[in-house]
Amino acid sequence: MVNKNDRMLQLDNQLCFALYSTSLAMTKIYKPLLDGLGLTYPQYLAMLVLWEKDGLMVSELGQRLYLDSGTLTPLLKRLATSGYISRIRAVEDERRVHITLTAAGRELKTRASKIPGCVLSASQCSLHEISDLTRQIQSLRQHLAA
Amino acid sequence: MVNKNDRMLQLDNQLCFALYSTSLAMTKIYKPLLDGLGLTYPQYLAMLVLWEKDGLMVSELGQRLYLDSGTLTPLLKRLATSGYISRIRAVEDERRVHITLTAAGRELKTRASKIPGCVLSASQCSLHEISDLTRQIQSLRQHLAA
DNA sequence: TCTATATATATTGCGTACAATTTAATTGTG
DNA sequence: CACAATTAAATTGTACGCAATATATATAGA
Repeated sequence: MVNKNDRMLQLDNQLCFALYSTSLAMTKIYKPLLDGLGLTYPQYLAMLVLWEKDGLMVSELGQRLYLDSGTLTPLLKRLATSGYISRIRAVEDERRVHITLTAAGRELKTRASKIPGCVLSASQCSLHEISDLTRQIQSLRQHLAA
Repeated sequence: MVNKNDRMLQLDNQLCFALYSTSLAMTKIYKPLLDGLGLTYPQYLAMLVLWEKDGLMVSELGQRLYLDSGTLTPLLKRLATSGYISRIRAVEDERRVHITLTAAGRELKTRASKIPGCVLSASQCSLHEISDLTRQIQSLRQHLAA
């Protein structure tokens, strides 16, 4: 017999593993789509933030993405090497680094515009199902972060 | 005005980012719980598999966890160094490595049994909500992997 | 049997994540 | 103004993920 503790420790009953494995599966869907743009998946997320609002500080990007400077600093250096952003130390407060899109970075948005449709089709879900699930998971994130 | 393409590229409309950020938030919930057991989060997932069925090959563990030998080999070496598993090359086929729990590895299950309850409470969700969400995300994973 | 192919795991290299620490700049307080 | 405290970003070290390759073993076909 399988008792309650055993059942709760089963891999396929774990929400955490569902999230973990599905997030990795999602990254694999994006990989071929992003390869053509010269972006990794976390770099793509950073570009999404900048396409919404350009000129953010590193820490503001971090708040949006839930990532710290230890992750972002090297990632942003690679985006700068790729020619998509500029990292400019603020003159009014030299501790801060502002991240600004280059012309190439702004143009990349057009080439990225077909990606959400590709991913939607890979998910085999309706737009309504996707947005519903997204909201449920965002709500869970808020609870976990509290 | 924000057009349809812009809306689909917004970070907070992205299911992928909800999954990604919530999975990382989940890992942060587990961290203090797992520190006491001397496990990382991916190592914990491997132990969950072995607590269900001991003596699997590396590739069988990989199928369960959706991870390859490039990830699992070093992870399992660390679990062996920690004394929770043994890595034994099969005599009938020396390409295979069987992963077996040590006594310490089996005993760890008891100490881990309180973890699911802690995580459930951190999620501030009902058991029903959790299992419902888990099934939705697993279904998405199946679609993405297809 | 000899050899080509297939299989299982390991290795290498790159890019995250993140804790802990460091560096540099700014702010608050006496 | 001096200086402790705070803040922003960078650095360091460890552990994943994963693509690509290497190594070793097993199997199959001529």
